[in-house]
Amino acid sequence: MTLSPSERRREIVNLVMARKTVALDDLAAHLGVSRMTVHRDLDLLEERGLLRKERGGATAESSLLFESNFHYRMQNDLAEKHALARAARALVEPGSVIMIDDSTTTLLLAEELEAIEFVTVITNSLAVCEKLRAHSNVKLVLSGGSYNQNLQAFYGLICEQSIAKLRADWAFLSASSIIGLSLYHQDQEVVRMKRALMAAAERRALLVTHSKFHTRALNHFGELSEFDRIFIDDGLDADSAAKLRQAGIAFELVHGQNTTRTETK
Amino acid sequence: MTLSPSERRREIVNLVMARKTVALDDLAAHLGVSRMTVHRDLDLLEERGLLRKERGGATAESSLLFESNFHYRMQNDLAEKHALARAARALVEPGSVIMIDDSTTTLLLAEELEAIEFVTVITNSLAVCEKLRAHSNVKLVLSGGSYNQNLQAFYGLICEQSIAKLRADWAFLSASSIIGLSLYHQDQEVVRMKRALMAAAERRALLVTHSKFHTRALNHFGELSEFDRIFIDDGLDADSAAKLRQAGIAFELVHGQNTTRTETK
DNA sequence: GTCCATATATCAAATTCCGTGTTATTTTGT
DNA sequence: ACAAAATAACACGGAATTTGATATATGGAC
Repeated sequence: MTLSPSERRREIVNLVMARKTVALDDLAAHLGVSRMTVHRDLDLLEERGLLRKERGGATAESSLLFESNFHYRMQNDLAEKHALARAARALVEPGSVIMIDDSTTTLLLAEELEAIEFVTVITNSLAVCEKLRAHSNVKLVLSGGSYNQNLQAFYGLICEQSIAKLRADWAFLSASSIIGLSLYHQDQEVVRMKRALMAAAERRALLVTHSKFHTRALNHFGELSEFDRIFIDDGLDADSAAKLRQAGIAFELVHGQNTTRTETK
Repeated sequence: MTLSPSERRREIVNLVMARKTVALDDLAAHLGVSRMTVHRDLDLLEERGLLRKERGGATAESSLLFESNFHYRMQNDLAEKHALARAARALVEPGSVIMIDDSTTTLLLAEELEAIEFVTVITNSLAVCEKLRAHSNVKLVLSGGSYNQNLQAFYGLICEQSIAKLRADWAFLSASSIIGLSLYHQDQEVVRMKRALMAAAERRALLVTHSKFHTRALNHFGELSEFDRIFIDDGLDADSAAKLRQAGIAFELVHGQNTTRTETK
């Protein structure tokens, strides 16, 4: 089986992530392509901030070990994220004002908005901005701030102050990690931005894949109880689900298994 | 002679602009392509906000009649704008903080920044943002605000307040129109943004093509005397030049004639 | 400094993607 | 209901990208 260029690069990233460092010749042999091609792939991945290229091979960039890179995260659990986005779309009423955070999950919600008559979207995510810029049914408001290439979004004082000056009907957020009833994220400036979004919205919706229940991240940014609606894909293990129910947290299990193409007709 | 796709679309725009409305069949006949191709061109131009597609043809969007559309302006005097950008680049010192406005002229300055060691760029232009996002030598700060699809940039309260909170060494601006010693722009919210940029920068540089001396726009946004450096391409007529000199305005004539490819080796 | 391994540059072949026109089907306005 | 127009689907040809072979340059170990 021969991989497509993007699949091949993904495979390289996986190997680099698992082994932390990997030889160029090993990659060429494992992927069945020439050294030259591997060189070019590594150059590209270095551009994206996923790894550091060095003589004879490559090592993982620290950002990759935290799995915080946008391009990398975008690939994970895609089908589940799509399903969550489709489910959350029902909350968006024509004419309403919504906030969308910098996560790859809520980015997919942006794609769903084409179907809505008219919406105002406030975001700090450049990726969301690019998805919506051509849609004439969407009034787009960007927070601004300092650009973070790794997360494809804007942060800092400018970002937080802009958000603080706005009001929305709903804020749609995701989290990196859920431990107990608390939400975590690895990055402080992201935490500040998320707090600003949560404070500026009338109601809050959380979209998380079940994988978020099995990772850890450094900084606390909120509690499940702060959210009005919570969407989780149905890959959630029974144990975690039971604990949530026991704590009185209402959530919706969304069907979105790893069927690569499950377009609902 | 057969036109390239972009030339063909430009021709459509010119026709729509001149006639205000034009039939699809006329376009197909005049351009020597199939109806299907014209359909696809019109879809694309409608996406860009240049015209409105309607049964049997297309009509000009008002933004086009005011020549305020980004994609349209981007095509005009390209060689001259490139030359202005190259000249202005010399002002940017490594490590400095600069502001770039939403004009198509200063957008080309952004392209030139790759050569600079390290710069912080503050802008309200999404186009500038996209040019620079991948450059690791540029720290990018976006003002945020409400997105204007027609101008590919952000405006409004958020934008102005963000800019007011920042300081820069240089602001690089352009103008739609120069009448006497005054600068004009057709759009009020753009004027506000430009004033904010000018106020937030230590020094100001103006980049204008000679064609700006022969058009008119509604709103006053500044005086030539407010700028520390002024760059004009050498297509400027002797009469206008004399008047500037007489008024004691120092400016630099930049060579950049319509030689389609004058790459300086 | 030399030497060998690795990296970059260049080019031609292979492949993929994009633009186009044809035909078939659906939609729209009268 | 009808005709004109718009859209959808498909296939062809050419442009652009990707790839690996080769040649050249660079870097580190000694």
